Amino acid sequence: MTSFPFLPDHNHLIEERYRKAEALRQAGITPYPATAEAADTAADVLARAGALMEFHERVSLLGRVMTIRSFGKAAFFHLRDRSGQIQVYIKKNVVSGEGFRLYKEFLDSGDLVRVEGKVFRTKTDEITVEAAELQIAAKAVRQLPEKWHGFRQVEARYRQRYVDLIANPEVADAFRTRSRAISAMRRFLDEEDFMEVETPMMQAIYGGAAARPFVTHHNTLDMRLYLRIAPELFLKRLVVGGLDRVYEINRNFRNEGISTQHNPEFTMLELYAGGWNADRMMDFVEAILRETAMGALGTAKAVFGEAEMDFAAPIPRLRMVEAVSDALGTQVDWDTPIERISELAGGLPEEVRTREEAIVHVFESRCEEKLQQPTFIYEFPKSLSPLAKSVEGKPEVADRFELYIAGMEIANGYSELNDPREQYERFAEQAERRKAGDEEAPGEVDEDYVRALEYGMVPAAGLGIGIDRLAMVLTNSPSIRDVILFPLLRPAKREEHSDGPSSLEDAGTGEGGG
RNA sequence: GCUCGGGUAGCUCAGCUGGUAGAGCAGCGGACUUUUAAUCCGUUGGUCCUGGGUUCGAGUCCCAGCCCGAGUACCA
Repeated sequence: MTSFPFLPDHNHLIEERYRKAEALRQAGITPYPATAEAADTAADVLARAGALMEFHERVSLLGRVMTIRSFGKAAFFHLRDRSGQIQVYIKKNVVSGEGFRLYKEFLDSGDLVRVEGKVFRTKTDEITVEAAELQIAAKAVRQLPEKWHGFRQVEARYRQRYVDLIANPEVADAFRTRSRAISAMRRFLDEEDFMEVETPMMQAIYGGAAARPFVTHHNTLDMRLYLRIAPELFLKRLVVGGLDRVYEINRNFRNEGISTQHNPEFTMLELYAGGWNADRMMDFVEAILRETAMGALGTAKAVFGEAEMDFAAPIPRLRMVEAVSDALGTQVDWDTPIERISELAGGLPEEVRTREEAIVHVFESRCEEKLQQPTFIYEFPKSLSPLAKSVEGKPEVADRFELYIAGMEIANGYSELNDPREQYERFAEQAERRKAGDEEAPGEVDEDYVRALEYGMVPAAGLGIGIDRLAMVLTNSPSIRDVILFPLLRPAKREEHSDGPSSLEDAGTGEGGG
């Protein structure tokens, strides 16, 4: 047997519990039995308590021992399972066989146990299971964090999310809400005749957004690959192929900064609908948000900070130039000279060179954070929307919108450019910009995507919804890390790899081991 | 990247102008058959993030670094 301190943070408390696990084995009880199935859950027992008591029915539960309140020949503890928690009462002359000895000599809070017994109500009116059977399901050798302050240190909570989930019930609640939101979205999309698809995350040519990619390498093909920054160009190939109502809910990767609103890998819903335009898509956004909020929260109203967001109401729609005009106190439009905008804004940063950029700059610096209630901003400069169609009669304006909630960009959609020659020209412009030093512009024209458009793509509208940010709003979370189970962190300890990165390249080629 | 804040026992935290490192909970031993922060008695436990420096003496002051957070920058 491996001798005791075999992990760097082992201490005497853990040693003590390993001793207990060993003592259990000596007593003929395996601390890690093969199965420990239970028929009920805590929430279910609480819900059915009346009938269970009336008919003296036995229930069985599997869960974690939380806080133990111990008396000489009896004890109470709370048992936590995936559904919630319920109190268990263990009494020497009631529990059978080895049950009491198991509790008395070996049981610690944090252990996983199986309990079977009848339901009763205590003096203090709490529905409680009186254990007739108590079995160890799995011994925990690390103790739980402190019982009423919980587990607060932010770094530890992210690095050891499993402890966070045990110690801070509201954390699990947030992730349940997120999960329900995504389920509701899928349900609604399926009802609306959308088909869920999966497209490549490893791409030889990346595109569909302006972002720096992660780079990786395939050994046998000796090929550079990018982790996708967006699925857009593949999804629209499917639209060309006749699958003109498709969606994908999955990860994108952008090699950029980290903040309360940015994680390098993040989840997007992206969808395309043949026959629609951006206007029609905004209607759809209202519907899907309502359904998602209802599914996640059971109501269309979400509390976020001080504000209440109403997802049932129609969402106001404002042209970007209107928002900017309001902010500047003077009417401006896409043909307003940059000098004039600069004058009204009291100066512009050096990197802002065109009047379109100037308007977007004013929007981002003065308007965005004020858009607390859900608001659509529409009509974007064409120059910053290389995959979008122009508004009819306004060749310089893209038929595009973004949805803002709580000052965050939550969704982005547009009428899809389906003119192959114009698309080719837009790609070529981007490649030029890359040569001129724009690291976020794709360096290569995706010729196959243009070829696809040459076969003809029905007029279509596309939509991307940032699932993580939407989850923030639905769970009242101020940071994106509160809705991502394992946000990206630097490794806790810097490991020295003397033999270089190639030593890891073949990792994972073995047979999958479960 | 920059600015500010944080890192002390398993957990939550205190530690003043530098003077032997503390509490509560958890753990361990004991009492206790309806408690829920159970209670009562006793008790173990520390690379004070790391490395330098100043000092008779550093958790505390100085320098460098690591990790986390907030803000800012970046992010069609």
